[in-house]
Amino acid sequence: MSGKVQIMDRRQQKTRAAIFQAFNKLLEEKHFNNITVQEILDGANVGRSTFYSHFETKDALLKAMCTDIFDHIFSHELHSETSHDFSSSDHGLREKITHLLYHLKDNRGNVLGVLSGESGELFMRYFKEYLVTMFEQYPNSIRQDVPKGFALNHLVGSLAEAVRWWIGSKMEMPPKELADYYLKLIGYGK
Amino acid sequence: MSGKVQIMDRRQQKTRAAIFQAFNKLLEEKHFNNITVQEILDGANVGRSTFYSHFETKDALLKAMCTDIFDHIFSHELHSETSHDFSSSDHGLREKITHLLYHLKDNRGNVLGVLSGESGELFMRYFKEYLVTMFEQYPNSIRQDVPKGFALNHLVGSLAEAVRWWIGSKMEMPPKELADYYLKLIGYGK
DNA sequence: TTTGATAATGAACAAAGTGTTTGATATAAT
DNA sequence: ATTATATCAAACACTTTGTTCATTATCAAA
Repeated sequence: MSGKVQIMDRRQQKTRAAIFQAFNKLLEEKHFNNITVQEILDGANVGRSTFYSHFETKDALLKAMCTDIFDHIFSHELHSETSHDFSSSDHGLREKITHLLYHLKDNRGNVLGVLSGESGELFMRYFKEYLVTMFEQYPNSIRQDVPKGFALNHLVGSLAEAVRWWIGSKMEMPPKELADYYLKLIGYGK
Repeated sequence: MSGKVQIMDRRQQKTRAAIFQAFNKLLEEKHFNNITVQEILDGANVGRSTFYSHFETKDALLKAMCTDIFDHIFSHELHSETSHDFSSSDHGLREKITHLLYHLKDNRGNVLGVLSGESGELFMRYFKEYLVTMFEQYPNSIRQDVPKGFALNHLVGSLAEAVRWWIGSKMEMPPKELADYYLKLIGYGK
């Protein structure tokens, strides 16, 4: 899932970070389509040719940023050997989701504007890709009384929507509570 | 919800239809962002100035087309006085959703490429707006054991995702079956 | 610290796309 | 038949994109 992390020249790291930061800020204000490369250049204080030596297009920038963010957030979730709690009915899913939400909240600076902004749909696509890999760890969480693909689509889609709603309401609700509500709605009542 | 339907000059109707048709076709092939006005012009065989006398921007065109499609599809659903069946536990929701799915299938020529294409996210936004108004007719379908806004978001979001999944699989599953599965997943087991 | 490598800069550039304007032509409504 | 208006084609200024190149600044490694 995650991209190869080449050792980067300090200069490259700086410009990359500056571009991400500027882009992220712009995404909070306006829609992806209405953001020009020039605005990113100005915001990041970076030359035009520099930008294009880092990213082929604006779309590529978006993808790279999403990959960075979600790689970071999910790396903890996916590789953590958190005790799969087989004692409870959810087999540890509740714990996993709660962790994910906490981690999202901790990184809200990176995702808040991005997922709540007008371009939210674009990020949802990437977000859901990662959620699929997460749920694949929990085959038991997928109900057997409906077609498999449909069930997985429902889990992932509704969790993504729940998170989007949560972010839209400034993450007011505690992660634990949100996880409880979500699991209740998908039939994992406590 | 629906836009005012001015009496239109026959010529206007034709060009409008031609533009929609060409745009729709293009959306099946490529992403909204990568479609140029010129391509729409060529596809619709319409002059540039004519296009801009109809739509201010490409975004406006998208919005207009979505409004047209969903207005048409939902007009049956929203205004129909179909017997609210209070005998069953879902208070007629099952019936309503099934109807909606049948109607979507009947109009698959208009929605298939559009909702399944790369730009699907864009349409989901409009789709969900309509779904909200539909669910508002069924206050009882919203669970009381979670926050109201969250519950509504879940219903609408997961139904939209279910429909998208359905369309993505060429609407193979019969509407009735899909409605059953969906209701099962949101806790309205038969 | 020097040295060689490479990243960033800024300016200029062609190419593509946008949205507007114009006057002439074609088609609709009455 | 007459009036109104929608369409057309062409030209237009403008914005944005993505590339090129010579110069400068910064880095990593010896």
